[in-house]
Amino acid sequence: MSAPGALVLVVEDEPQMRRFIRASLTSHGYRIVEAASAAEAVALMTTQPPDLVLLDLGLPDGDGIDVAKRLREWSRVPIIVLSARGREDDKVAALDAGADDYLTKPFGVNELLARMRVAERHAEAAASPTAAQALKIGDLELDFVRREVTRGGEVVHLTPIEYKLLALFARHAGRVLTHRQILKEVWGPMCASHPHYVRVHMAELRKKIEATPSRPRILVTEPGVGYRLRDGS
Amino acid sequence: MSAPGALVLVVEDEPQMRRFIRASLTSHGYRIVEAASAAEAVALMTTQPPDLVLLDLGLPDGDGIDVAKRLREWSRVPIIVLSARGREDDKVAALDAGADDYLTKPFGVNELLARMRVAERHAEAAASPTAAQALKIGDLELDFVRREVTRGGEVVHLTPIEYKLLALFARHAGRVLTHRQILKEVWGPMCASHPHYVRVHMAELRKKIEATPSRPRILVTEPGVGYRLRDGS
DNA sequence: GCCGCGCATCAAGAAGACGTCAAGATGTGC
DNA sequence: GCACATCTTGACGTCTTCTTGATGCGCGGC
Repeated sequence: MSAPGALVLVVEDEPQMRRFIRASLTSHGYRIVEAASAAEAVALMTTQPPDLVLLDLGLPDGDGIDVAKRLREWSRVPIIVLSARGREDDKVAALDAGADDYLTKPFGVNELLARMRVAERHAEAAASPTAAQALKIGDLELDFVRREVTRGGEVVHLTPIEYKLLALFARHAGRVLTHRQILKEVWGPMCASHPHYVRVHMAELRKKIEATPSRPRILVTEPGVGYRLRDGS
Repeated sequence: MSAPGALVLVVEDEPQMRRFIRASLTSHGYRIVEAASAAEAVALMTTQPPDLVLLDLGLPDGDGIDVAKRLREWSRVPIIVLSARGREDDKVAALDAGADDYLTKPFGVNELLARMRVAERHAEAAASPTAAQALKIGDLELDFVRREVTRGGEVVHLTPIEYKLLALFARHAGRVLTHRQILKEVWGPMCASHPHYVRVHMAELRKKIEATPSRPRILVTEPGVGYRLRDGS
C-alpha cells in the first residue's frame, strides 16, 4: 500500500497478540521481525534495523518504556506503543520517553495501520540518516549499543545523567546545544530552567573524559549559549 | 527554539471547550490563536502561521477533515485532531487526510500536552535538515546549524552579541540595516536608542572577520543610515 | 580655520555566566 | 535498616562579556 516492504519490529511477549499483529501486517505488505523481550528487542534493533517499531509495554525482562529510551539514545526509528495500560500517566511517560504514538488495547487494525502510515510519513519527512551506533573522538570511544564509553581502551564509568549528556552531544556532534535544549533532552521537558544542573554535571563529565578538565578539548563551552562537542574536523 | 512559547491554533466551535484548552495551554507557556470555523481557521493559518494546530472535527461550516486536507496542500504544520467521534473510520480518515494524531474527547490535559510535545519533536526533526544553511563571503564561512564561523578554515570565536549581529546581516545580505533595526533585532525592542552599542560591537566584529578592520570590506558603514553586509556581487 | 556631528577605538568597571567544591537529599540494592 | 552511589542545591572564586565613558579622527558647514 503506502510503503511496500517496510520492516517492522514487533516487541510483544504474548504469542497470541504477536500472531494477530503478524497476520494483520503481513497481509498489508509489511515485513516483520519479532522480539519477545526487551533484550531481544535491543539486539534485533542493531542486527536488523527496522523502519518502525511496535512496542508492548509489559515485557518479562523490563519495562517497554526503558526499551524506548534506549532506542532513542541512538535511533530515531518511529515507535508506536501498544499497551493494555490506559492510564494517562502511562501514556505521558511513554510519549515523553520517545514514543511517537500510543494505542490502548484493544485497538482496531485499521487504526493501527493508519497510525503506522502517519509514522512512516514522519520518518520520510525527517529523512534522518543518523543511525550511527558508535563514535570516536581522539582516544575516546562511544558504543551506543553496549552503552559503554572507553578512553584509551579503559572503560569509563558514567552515571546515568552523565551518559545521557554525552550521548546527546554525540548525536549532535559539532553543533552547539543551548542550555534549554540540554535540559529538555536530559531532564525532561518540564524542568527547563535550571542551568546549574548542566554546569555541575558537565564538570563531572569532563573530569572523566577530558585529559585536562580545566581546559576542555572535547566538550567546549560556548559562553552565553551552551556547549558543543568538538568532533574531528 | 522555543524561547517564546510555541504558537498554537485552536480550531473549535464550542466556547466552553475553547476556554478549557486556552486555560490549559497558556498556563504551560503556549501562545494561542483561536478559530471557531473552518473558514476562520484557514484564514488564520496564513495571517498567523502557527507552530501547531489543534483541530476539532465538528465545525459549523464544514468538516474538520477538509480543513486538514486544505492545510496539507501547502503546510506541514503538525495537526492534532480533537474529536468526540470515536469511530475507527473517523480516525483513519483524519489520519490519512494529513492529521498527525487523533484524540477522542474526553481526553486528559496531560495526554494532550504530551502528544503536543511529540508533534513539536517531529516538527523540529523535519525542519533541521532543511535549515542546513550556510553562507560564504570571500574566505569567510557561516554555518548556522553548527553556529560556527570560519575564516580561511580557522574557527573564529564570536560572543553571543557578535554572532547575533553577523547572523542578522547575513539574513539581509546586501541590504542596508538602520541602527534602529539592528538594535531592535539584537537587543530587543526596548533599547532602541543606544546607537553606541552597535558601534562598539561592530568594531569588535570587524576585528575578528575583516582582513583590515580599519578598512572594512564585508561589513561596510552607510554614513547617517546604518550598516550593510556586502555579499559577492 | 573653527566647530559640530557621526563614527571608530580603547579601556575600565559592572554584570553576569561559568567552574568548582561540598554538604544534604534522594534513591537503590542488599 | 544500612551502605553505597548519585543527584540536587547552595556558596564562592574566576573568567568572559557587556556596558559605559573618554578620546581621536574625518568630513562638511559656516
